[in-house]
Amino acid sequence: MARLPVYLRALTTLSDQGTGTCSSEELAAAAGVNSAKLRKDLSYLGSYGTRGVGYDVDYLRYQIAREIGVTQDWPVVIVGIGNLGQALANYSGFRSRGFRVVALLDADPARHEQVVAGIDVRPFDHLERIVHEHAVAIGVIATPALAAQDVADRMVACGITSILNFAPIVLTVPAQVDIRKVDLSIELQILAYHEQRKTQGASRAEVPGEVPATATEATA
Amino acid sequence: MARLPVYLRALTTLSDQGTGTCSSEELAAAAGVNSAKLRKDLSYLGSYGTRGVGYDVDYLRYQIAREIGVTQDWPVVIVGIGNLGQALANYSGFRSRGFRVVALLDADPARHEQVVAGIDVRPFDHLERIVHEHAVAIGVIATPALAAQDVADRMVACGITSILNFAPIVLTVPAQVDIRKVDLSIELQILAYHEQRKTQGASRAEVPGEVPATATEATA
DNA sequence: AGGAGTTTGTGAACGCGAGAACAAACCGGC
DNA sequence: GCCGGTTTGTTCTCGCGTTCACAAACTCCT
Ligand SMILES: NC(=O)c1ccc[n+]([C@@H]2O[C@H](COP(=O)([O-])OP(=O)(O)OC[C@H]3O[C@@H](n4cnc5c(N)ncnc54)[C@H](O)[C@@H]3O)[C@@H](O)[C@H]2O)c1
Ligand SMILES: NC(=O)c1ccc[n+]([C@@H]2O[C@H](COP(=O)([O-])OP(=O)(O)OC[C@H]3O[C@@H](n4cnc5c(N)ncnc54)[C@H](O)[C@@H]3O)[C@@H](O)[C@H]2O)c1
Repeated sequence: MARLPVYLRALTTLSDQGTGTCSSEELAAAAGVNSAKLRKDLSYLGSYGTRGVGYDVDYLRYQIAREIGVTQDWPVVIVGIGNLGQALANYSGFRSRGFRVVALLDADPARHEQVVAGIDVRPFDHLERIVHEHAVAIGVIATPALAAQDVADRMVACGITSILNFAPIVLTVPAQVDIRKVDLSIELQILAYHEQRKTQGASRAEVPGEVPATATEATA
Repeated sequence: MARLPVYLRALTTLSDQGTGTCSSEELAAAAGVNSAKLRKDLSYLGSYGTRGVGYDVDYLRYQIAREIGVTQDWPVVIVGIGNLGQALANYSGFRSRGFRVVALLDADPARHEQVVAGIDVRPFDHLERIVHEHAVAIGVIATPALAAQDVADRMVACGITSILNFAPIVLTVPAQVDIRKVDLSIELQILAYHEQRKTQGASRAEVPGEVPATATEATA
């Protein structure tokens, strides 16, 4: 289930705050979901709560981490060390969540001089060797859209079975390979869509330029 | 609908390839969705196709762009010009899709010396002035998680009604404000989850694409 | 002009996830 | 030991999105 990582994050925050146990209400609020949904999600993993009390934060956290698979270490390769690839390589949040960047690959020879986040940028042709050496199962694509399908094909050919794609293109891969895509332009466009609807409604209902001051308080 | 930007991207690709018209089958394949779903989505906008022929690529592209709202120009501010913020500022794909970065803001005075992507990094305190000056409706948060809620509150207070959040935290905002979040760690964790299941199932020989009928009801 | 072939638009069935509601279980006090 | 208060785990229902299937509509060829 795609919400487990959110619960895991919320539990980590609670644990850092020193909370020992929490109810489904509290955890649901921290994760931004309905408490019934949260309980149903957790019940899929087993009965890790105590009725009348709630959940033991650290215990539940470990159970979810184990279910997701982040108790073990996942080696990752990043291909395309441009603006985005460098930002990803420098991101500390991956390491702390069980992902270890074992290699940065780029097709541009000019990049091979660079060291990003303490890791040498290496030629893309080293992909096969590195994947085999470190038993890499997860690959990240941060190349331009035109190169992404080729990169994905190469990844699949040498045994990678999960791909995170940042290029704005629909990748075609065999059914046994998992693909997740992150497209920032699409996110912005969805916001623009709703924004347009808001302002259209405002032209009829409200005076332009005026922001309603009601209910600007966060709903807990 | 969240799939419209995907269709728009596919149509742009087709148009660049010189395709004048396309059927729902073709477009659906390019967008990676079912053709019936695509037709239903498009019929929601109006009858822009011709039976027996298909859709005029450029005409449909304009109609979808208008529906989404990317025919107009959307000013955007980015707050938190670290690794990720700089990558975003340098990304040319935003401009080409109707989004214009009007300001880069950061709380760290050391950043204010910098020029990123030809834009001065300015103090976060300038937020109100800039938002008012450029009529900014969309804000991007690329600060650490701890600062994100404060930044969001400030954004909301000065009239921003759509926020794209990269910080790994659940933001609380008034109901009229749209939030979209991008959490790369969560994406990787979802991949790890499926990866773990794959390798577990591999111990028993299985046909790819078939799912054991036991407790594996997590088809994303 | 008419028919054959093609493709859109949409009505209807299906499946699935979300949310409300409730019984079972647990804790603490008396 | 029992009882009130609390919280989980689960069942049931509802609504939505997806998909199939088909009639209407258009083009092209004869
Ligand atoms: N920068 C962003 O914030 C951002 C935002 C949204 C989407 N994206 C997408 O992410 C991708 C990368 O963006 P970017 O800004 O980092 O681009 P970039 O041009 O800065 O970097 C791309 C890198 O990929 C390398 N590359 C090109 N072809 C390759 C190949 N065949 N094999 C290996 N490496 C190859 C290039 O040498 C370059 O270093 C693009 O598809 C872009 O659309 C980026
Ligand atoms: N770098 C990545 O690839 C990546 C990946 C996933 C998630 N993220 C998330 O994106 C966010 C930014 O990541 P990053 O790697 O760019 O971090 P970073 O530390 O490089 O940059 C953060 C920037 O925010 C600024 N900042 C801090 N507090 C601020 C405030 N109150 N107002 C305005 N600016 C403030 C800092 O001065 C800094 O420049 C983090 O929340 C991180 O978890 C980053």
